[in-house]
Amino acid sequence: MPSRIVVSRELAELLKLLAHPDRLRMIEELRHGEKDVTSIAAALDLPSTRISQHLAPLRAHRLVEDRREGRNHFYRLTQPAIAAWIVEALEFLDVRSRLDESAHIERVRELWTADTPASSR
Amino acid sequence: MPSRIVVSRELAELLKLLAHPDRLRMIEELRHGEKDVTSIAAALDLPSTRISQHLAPLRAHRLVEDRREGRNHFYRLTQPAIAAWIVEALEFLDVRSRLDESAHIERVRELWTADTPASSR
DNA sequence: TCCATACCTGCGTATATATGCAGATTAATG
DNA sequence: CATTAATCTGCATATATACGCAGGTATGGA
Repeated sequence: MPSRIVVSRELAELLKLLAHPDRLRMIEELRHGEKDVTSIAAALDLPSTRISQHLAPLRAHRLVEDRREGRNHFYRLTQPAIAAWIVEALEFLDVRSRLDESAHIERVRELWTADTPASSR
Repeated sequence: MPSRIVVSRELAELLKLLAHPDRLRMIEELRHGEKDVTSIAAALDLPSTRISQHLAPLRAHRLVEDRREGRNHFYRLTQPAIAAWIVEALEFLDVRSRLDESAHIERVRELWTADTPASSR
């Protein structure tokens, strides 16, 4: 019998897990399929140790699953819909100092969901 | 020119702000309109000091706005759509040990969105 | 003006998270 | 079997958050 308190705790845990810039970018990176640790690290221009450290809690909470192939570990989103759900949140970003709000949101959404260009890392 | 890194930082900040059980319940509480601090505290069965402490960062990041009427401060969601967006996340909650997943999600969603019954506080 | 109510803020302590670095594991390769 | 590559884990430190409690501010009423 799950009480609302229990649900709020689980929800908060999920959000806390997502509430880190690196991890958000990692999830976006995995949006279109599995990738190994080194690839993720290269895409985000971060040391692979750091990616590993971020993957640990994501794995523990089953947000990602991994598949080992030789010495490479390929990770994928357990629930890919989470990535789309995160994109929805872009419209809630701080509205201060936006001249044309809807245009701004559209620009941010495109930036976020585009294939990783080196200039946006 | 917002880079993806900047966006990920802002997103993470937003998520961190939401990533607390009390604050999630407060947002759900404000879903259907404004409420003053004492009412929120009563609904969640928490000391009003704590509600105030949670409201401070939410206010600072413009997730809520307040209106003062006499000595009461009525708070409301600046972007009510956030509450609905949070409800969407219920389906991402840990799937472990669910016998009938869709029924479970439905049950959780109803519990979460129902008018606060004393038994679920 | 004095008091009570409704909130807010500051402070100290406890706990959690982030992150660089060193070292351990595991698997392919020579 | 030694070496290297890919990844994971442990540790220490820095920083951030949470939360009870004390004290402060503002408003309305006696």
